[in-house]
Amino acid sequence: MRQEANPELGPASLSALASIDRHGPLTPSELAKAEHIQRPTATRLLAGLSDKGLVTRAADPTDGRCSIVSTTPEGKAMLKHLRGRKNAYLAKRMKDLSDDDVAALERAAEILERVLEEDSR
Amino acid sequence: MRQEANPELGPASLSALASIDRHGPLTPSELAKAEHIQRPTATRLLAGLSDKGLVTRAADPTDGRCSIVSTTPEGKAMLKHLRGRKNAYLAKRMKDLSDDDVAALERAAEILERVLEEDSR
DNA sequence: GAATAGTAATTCGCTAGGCTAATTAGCAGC
DNA sequence: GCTGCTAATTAGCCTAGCGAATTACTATTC
Repeated sequence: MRQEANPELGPASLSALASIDRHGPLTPSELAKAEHIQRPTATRLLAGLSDKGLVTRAADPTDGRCSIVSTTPEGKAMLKHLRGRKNAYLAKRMKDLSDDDVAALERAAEILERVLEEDSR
Repeated sequence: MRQEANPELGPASLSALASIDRHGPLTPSELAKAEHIQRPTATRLLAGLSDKGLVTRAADPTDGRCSIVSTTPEGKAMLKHLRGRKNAYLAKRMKDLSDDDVAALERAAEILERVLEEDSR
């Protein structure tokens, strides 16, 4: 699926953008935790996304050290567009699979999500 | 699982080494095809593996352009060692899962293997 | 209230691993 | 024996990960 990614945005940046959009406005540290990357890496990804106008930073009123990052309308539009492409790709790949196989993959996805969630605690 | 990889060998190099071992002696081009990477990338990975003494190159007697790459005993030993670590890791992650869940994951793995195999044709 | 310790973010330099384009060497067909 | 094809490599660029060090701010402690 990674090979289906947008040429202008690497998979890590994309995943970061999706995290910011999904988990609401968050600080760089929170993003690093959510994406299981180090803070410097989060900083660099955010710089790239910010350059492209996909996210904005706001000052945290209670802690001058943090900034708070959110997706811009452009960022949301980008995600929407890419989700469309991803779904088209998946549909193409899945169309030869039986309903039964699709169900098995869905169940596996749930199990893995649970395992990975436990991993980060 | 990637985070469990050997510190001295990145995931791509590891996967290449495993491919060479599994699919028998092969040329750089064949490795590139098997790993779904470009030939220059294969060249670089092979250079690293060769530096570490994990693979050897032999001349192809019928075609002077190709070299033929195989794993050395050191390479095989490395793979054996890492497979042990991988199994230990999986065992640790899986021990909280029901037999049913494990079976579901195994089935999903088979389905995905099939889909990915079709992808490369 | 000032020194100290801790935390958030960033910058710097390194590494791995992917790509394309260009080059070199060997093979095959006419 | 040219011409074109293919294998491999080299060079240069990019993303994306890391740790170490720096800076700015907060919190604590005396």
